[in-house]
Amino acid sequence: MTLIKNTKPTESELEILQVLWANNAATVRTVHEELLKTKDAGYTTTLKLMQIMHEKGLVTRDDSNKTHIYQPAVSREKTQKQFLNKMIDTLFAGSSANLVLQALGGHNASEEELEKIQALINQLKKEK
Amino acid sequence: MTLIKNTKPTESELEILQVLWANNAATVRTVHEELLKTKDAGYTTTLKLMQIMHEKGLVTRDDSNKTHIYQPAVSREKTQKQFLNKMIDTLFAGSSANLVLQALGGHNASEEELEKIQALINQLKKEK
DNA sequence: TGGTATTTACGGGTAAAGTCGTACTTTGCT
DNA sequence: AGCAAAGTACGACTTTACCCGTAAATACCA
Repeated sequence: MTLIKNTKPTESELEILQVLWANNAATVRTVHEELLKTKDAGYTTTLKLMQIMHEKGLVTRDDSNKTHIYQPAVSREKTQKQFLNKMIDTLFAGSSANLVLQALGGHNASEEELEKIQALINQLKKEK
Repeated sequence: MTLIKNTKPTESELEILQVLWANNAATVRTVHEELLKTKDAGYTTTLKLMQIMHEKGLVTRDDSNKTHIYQPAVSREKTQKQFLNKMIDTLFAGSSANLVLQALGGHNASEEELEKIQALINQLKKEK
């Protein structure tokens, strides 16, 4: 019986998941190579991390060959929501709009992206 | 010479900061009492946490009286930005618009809040 | 003034995260 | 067959986050 734990990925695990999400499936080597671009850690460190993630159920792996192939077991969207909820709760006093305002204010979204957001807002308003 | 460290508050520290931000200044007792509403920890635990936060420079304190009075040393806005940036980076592939869409989609903002967001978007578009 | 209650200081203990070295296994090549 | 390369497994160590007990300091009040 496998219990679905609501495991919250750690910082390092998120970095690995990002590579996995982008590639859909990857070996430790691939992930490690990718991580090297932005951080500095040994190969076995990445390996160990991914093994732990496997134990936690954050990734699945195909070990029918010598070189194991990993896949994400949690969706990007679900994970995004998970962190977003937490953040809205502990940092934005429960108001998602606050977060949105802050995010839009501080960063530069392209005009195209702004359009997309606007469209969503219009739709949400219609639903009221 | 005091170096301004870019210390990232931990989960527990954020909870404490939230109380401090809401009250502007508070004693350990006050903070602890507030935390008890949602979590379950001993008084000395809260005390210790706040002492550590003081060492880290996350809070200032007035210890001229026996009962020390704490104040946040980091602004809510700055902290929000700090976490937002991290999150956009490691979870939304660098796109703040992605985050906004996800946040708006998953949660219910009031019509009034939607208006505010819309106004900001219009302004941003004008600046382009 | 003496005792009780409140508070701070300090140290330690546990658990998780992150790091890596070393040994074993498998594969492919010569 | 035998060696080198690439990979996995495993265990150990370090740091950080938490959590709390106990002792010392301070204040209050009967």
